[in-house]
Amino acid sequence: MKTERQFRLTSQRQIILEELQRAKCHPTADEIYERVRKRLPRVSLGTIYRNLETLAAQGMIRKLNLAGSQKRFDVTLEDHCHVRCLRCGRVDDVFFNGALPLEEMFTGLCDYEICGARFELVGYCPDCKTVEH
Amino acid sequence: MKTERQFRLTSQRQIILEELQRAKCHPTADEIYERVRKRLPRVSLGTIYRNLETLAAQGMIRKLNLAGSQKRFDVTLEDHCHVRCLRCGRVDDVFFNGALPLEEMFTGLCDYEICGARFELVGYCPDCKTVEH
DNA sequence: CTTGGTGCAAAGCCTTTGCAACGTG
DNA sequence: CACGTTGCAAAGGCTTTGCACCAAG
Repeated sequence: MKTERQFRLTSQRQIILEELQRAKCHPTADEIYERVRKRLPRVSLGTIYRNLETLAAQGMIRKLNLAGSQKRFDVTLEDHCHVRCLRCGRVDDVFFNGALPLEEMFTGLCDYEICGARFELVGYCPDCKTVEH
Repeated sequence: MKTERQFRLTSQRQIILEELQRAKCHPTADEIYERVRKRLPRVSLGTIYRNLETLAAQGMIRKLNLAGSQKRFDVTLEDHCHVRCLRCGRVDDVFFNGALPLEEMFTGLCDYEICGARFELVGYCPDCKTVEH
């Protein structure tokens, strides 16, 4: 009977968490890397990736499964969806008023056993919507 | 004034289109590559990628912007959404009964100028739902 | 001949991993 | 000392690109 693997809140982890909280939106791993590096100059990108996974496994953050080639992470654990800027790629939270669960609207429409849904809006963020698209 | 770039429906393109139609679901580039290669043994993966992009630019197929690390393409141009199997990764179409556009439900909930929405269900496909998850 | 397309291989981007060194209980 | 964590660099997975050759008009 093996005891559970011991989790340590190292300074790297703490700073990654703080920068994620401070960012408000959902930065990619390399954006987090740049932020963390200002405070911890010798940190490595591998550490960022490993810790984002570890923190997600601990349930302290949530890994987002969004479109796009880069992963993004979320410190907000409650149910909500996301909106992505078509111009700059920034991703923000969107909260809704109890319209969920959306997946119930789709029950019976296919032969899958549905367990969840991912809803992502796209548009132009406040900074980009004034620029010509 | 330059004339528009001329598009040729080469045999590679035609076969890619056919295999995409035949597949029903939404194969990844390398799955298409394997299918096409059975009919065109000297085709290259680069050609598959280039042609999927070209066909999408022509509006003959649609590039899907789904979660996951691999791109997928769609021959169905009408509005619908997708469902992904959590076990085998297969992606299928789901059609709904006029409940769209979903994005209207979210107007005013954030400062973005919303232009569209991406709705993706997840669950277990007919082949996988009988297997223990 | 001109222009677009192809196969091939190399490069690119993002992420993961192996490993020796490190740090803290 | 034990063992989780780190930095570094190399490897991996998927996609894109440069280039010389090919093909259709």
